[in-house]
Amino acid sequence: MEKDTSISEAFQAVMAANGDIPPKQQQVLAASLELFAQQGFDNTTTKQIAEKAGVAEGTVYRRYKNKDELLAGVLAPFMTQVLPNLIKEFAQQVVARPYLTRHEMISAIVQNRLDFIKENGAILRVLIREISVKNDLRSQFITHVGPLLRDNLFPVLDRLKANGELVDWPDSRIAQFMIGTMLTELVRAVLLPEDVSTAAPVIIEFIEKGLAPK
Amino acid sequence: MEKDTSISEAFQAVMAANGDIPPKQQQVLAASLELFAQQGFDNTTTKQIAEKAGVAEGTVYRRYKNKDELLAGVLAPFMTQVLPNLIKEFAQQVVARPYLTRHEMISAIVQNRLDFIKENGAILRVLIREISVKNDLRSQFITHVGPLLRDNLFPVLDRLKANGELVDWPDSRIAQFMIGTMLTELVRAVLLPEDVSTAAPVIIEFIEKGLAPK
DNA sequence: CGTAAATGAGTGAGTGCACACTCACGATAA
DNA sequence: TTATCGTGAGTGTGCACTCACTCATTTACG
Repeated sequence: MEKDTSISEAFQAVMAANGDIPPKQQQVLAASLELFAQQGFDNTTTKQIAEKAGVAEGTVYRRYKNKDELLAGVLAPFMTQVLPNLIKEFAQQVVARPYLTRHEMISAIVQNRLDFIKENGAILRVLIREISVKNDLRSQFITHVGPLLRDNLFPVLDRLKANGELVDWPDSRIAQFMIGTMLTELVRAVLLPEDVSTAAPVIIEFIEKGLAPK
Repeated sequence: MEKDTSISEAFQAVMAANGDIPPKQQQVLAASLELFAQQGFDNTTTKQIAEKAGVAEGTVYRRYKNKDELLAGVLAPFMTQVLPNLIKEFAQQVVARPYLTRHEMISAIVQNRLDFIKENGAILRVLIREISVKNDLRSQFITHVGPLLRDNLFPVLDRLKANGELVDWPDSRIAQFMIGTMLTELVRAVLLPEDVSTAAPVIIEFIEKGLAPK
């Protein structure tokens, strides 16, 4: 099992950091995530959350003042712990190797991150859905993830470009295509839930060829 | 201007077909679309819709029994008119030319469809957001779009594969990558609203190289 | 040690309100 | 007249949120 790239582990980490969070509060968070992912934030009532968590409704409001803070409580550990770790971990794997080929880099990224997307699909769906509508969440996301990519992914891309391993496109475009293509797996999972064929090799090949220099 | 690939035109078409819909009802539909796109379906009140449409709240309920039917009223013309026309139009352009290259096909698709995505971004956002949560909408979408792709896009892909112009991947995968990559432009527009650089050439090149045979 | 006081998690019936939806009525046109 | 469109005050309810309370655990102190 990897370091800290899954939600459940990240929840643990956050709880440990904050002095332990009572078990019922963990149940509330877990139930919220599950229901938000299934039904959407707006279609989920605090009563449902309480029921699923096996808790009284008042308990939901002990730690989180209102429903929006509860959403933040679910998403925050993901944004501040899971994503940063994910990206930094990748950077460590890769930065040490000065003569990386395009294939090596892209395999390294895609392979692990697909597992990540599959494992964290629920929270990703919630995040994406709410980002499209809540401005504060969106700007928070941008200020968190933007620098993360700039500092960890982009230098690697620049090096590969310098070595003639990668097309000479702006880093943001390359990131768009890499991340976007991986996220299409999320969409596929929503539209074709029965299909479980392993997609990694195909995705790696598509991205790799697509990003090859002319 | 193209045939019938934009929402506003499609609304007109639907109205013409149904015998003309009173102008206030059109305003209701337009206001609904705009608000749903900005705020999400659940965060939009019928009162807001009425205000924006310059109409009494009762008027909203004259044609549509409830809020869900109103959503359907917004999305239906898109699913049953706009998307089919879009895809069939493409097929007509392309099917007549037996020796199409990969580059020609992908340019033909991407070029127009990017405009389409930009023009219909609002309704696409609404559709995608609600599909992820409403099962009936999802299955309706699948049964509409699935056959459409099978009948119009897939034969072209098969022909190109036979001519050695395209990788030998399942058609659904190829469609996933093509459509998915184009949709990343929607995401980019949400996250970086200020950026308006023209992306078409880069996207064409990425898809074209990514789908080249080995 | 024993007991009292303080702390804070957990409870669930209760509250107020925002919202989706209704309906009796007016206006216009055929 | 009849039919259709539009109106907006009014209604019922489902929901987020509150609060006075219980109970268990920890701290204070003689």
